[in-house]
Amino acid sequence: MNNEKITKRDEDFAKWYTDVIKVADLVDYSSVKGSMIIRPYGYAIWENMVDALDKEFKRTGHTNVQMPMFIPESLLQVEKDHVEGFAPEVAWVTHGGNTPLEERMCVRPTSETLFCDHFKKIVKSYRDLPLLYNQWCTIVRWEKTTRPFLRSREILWQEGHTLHATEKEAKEETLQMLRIYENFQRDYLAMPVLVGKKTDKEKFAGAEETYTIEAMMYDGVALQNGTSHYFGQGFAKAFDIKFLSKENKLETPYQTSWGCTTRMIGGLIMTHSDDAGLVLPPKIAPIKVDIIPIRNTDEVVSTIKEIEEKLKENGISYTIDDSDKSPGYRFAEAEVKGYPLRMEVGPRDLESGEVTLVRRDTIEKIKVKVENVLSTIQNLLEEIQENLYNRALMRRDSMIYTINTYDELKAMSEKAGGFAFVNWCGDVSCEEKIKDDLSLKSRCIPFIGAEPDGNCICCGKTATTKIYFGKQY
RNA sequence: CGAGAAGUAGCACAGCUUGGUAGUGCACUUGGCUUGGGACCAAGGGGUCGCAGGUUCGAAUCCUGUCUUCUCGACCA
Repeated sequence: MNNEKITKRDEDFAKWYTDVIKVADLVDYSSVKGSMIIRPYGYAIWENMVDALDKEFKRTGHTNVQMPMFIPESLLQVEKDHVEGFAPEVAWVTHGGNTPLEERMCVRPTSETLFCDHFKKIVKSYRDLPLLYNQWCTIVRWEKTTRPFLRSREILWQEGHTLHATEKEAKEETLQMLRIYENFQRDYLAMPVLVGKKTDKEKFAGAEETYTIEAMMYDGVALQNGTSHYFGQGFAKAFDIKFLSKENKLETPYQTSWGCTTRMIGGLIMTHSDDAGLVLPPKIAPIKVDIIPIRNTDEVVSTIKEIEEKLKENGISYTIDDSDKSPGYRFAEAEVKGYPLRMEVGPRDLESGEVTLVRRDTIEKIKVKVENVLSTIQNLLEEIQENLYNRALMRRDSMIYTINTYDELKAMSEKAGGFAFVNWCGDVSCEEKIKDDLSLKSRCIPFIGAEPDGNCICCGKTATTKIYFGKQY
């Protein structure tokens, strides 16, 4: 099925993407560059993401807090690498009303410095650790090029910040949170991701180690869809955070931070959606079933009422489109919105006691007896979820290339895109050369299967690891 | 931030070259009629032509600046 309002995905991917989010009413542009309005339907998707993740954060012992939005310049400057990394893209507040401020303040681009400043005051004893905080908030980064969800100046996200007594515990926390992201994206968003470690060049400003989950979009461009950082004692030392151990010794704690953003919505769209509009995995879709009455006969109305009750009892979200639009119009609208299932209830099917269910992922029509509607819906929702993941996994895997020569890498960079899996010597100069020559950035060193089996793709010296390269959003 | 393109009703666009009453289609409202893949008829509502200056008796139209969006680079989640 096609939609006349949406540019074909294979014709112009970028235009298709913005068409889909606009036609599906996910966002509207505001008058400020890179600052988008997330409309109710788009926000409902985000709320489902928040619900699922927040439960996981709480299950693993984290509590939510809310930090201030402003960071005094002197505070941002405490950790050297951190300020160097973020200073070029922060927004500054210089006036209060008409009065110039004595010290300018930036709008938080991330809140490590605020958390550290606070931790310094509240942490005194090993009994205060671990300190497991998270906050849901918006941050500001003054990006030059912006795109809805993928790169905005105001970013809606979650940032976890934790302090631990030992290195081991902090490292476990870093990986635990990365796993939570990975599982969430696989199980809820039906998105396969590569999991691994960032190179020194690509790691977070001020981090000792950065871990990432990397998704592959339909067009072969990678999307970093969540990160988890191990800070060691760098920030804690810079901010002078100390605690007394059991042995009554003054020690410096170990720290982590981790975050993911509304960018995941962009990833969701570019992974599953098609020429007819949005496609949402059932587990994240705000509305699972769109019920469309074909003519409002008594029988149609009463059948819908009956089905409604069952859906309500079983907590399956639904909507009824009984607008005066023609059926064809409403079918197309259901596809634009990406409702996983559409149910057509009309006199013709009811003659044989049936209704028609239509899967959004395959547009397959399924006739089902009214008494079996609930169980069929439940089964189909699971099937759709699984099918979307498998489809995405197959496409992603078809875009992973094991590459052994620089010429091949060059050829790859010039066409389709995808992940290039190559041997690397570990030297930043090779990483930079590949970026400068081929516009490919290192994505991650996977946890599994990174043992080198050849020489560095770039310099030809002995490789120390295998690594993924790719174009990125 | 560099190069390019574009901004006229919610959306898609015409009008601009050659300055002189703000247009079309879809969407929206009301009524009617219809309903299994984007129906039809009728009557309505909606625009300081992105914004700010300038030229002119008069600017959507010409000039300058600026903002926003899109594309391609550089920078970054």
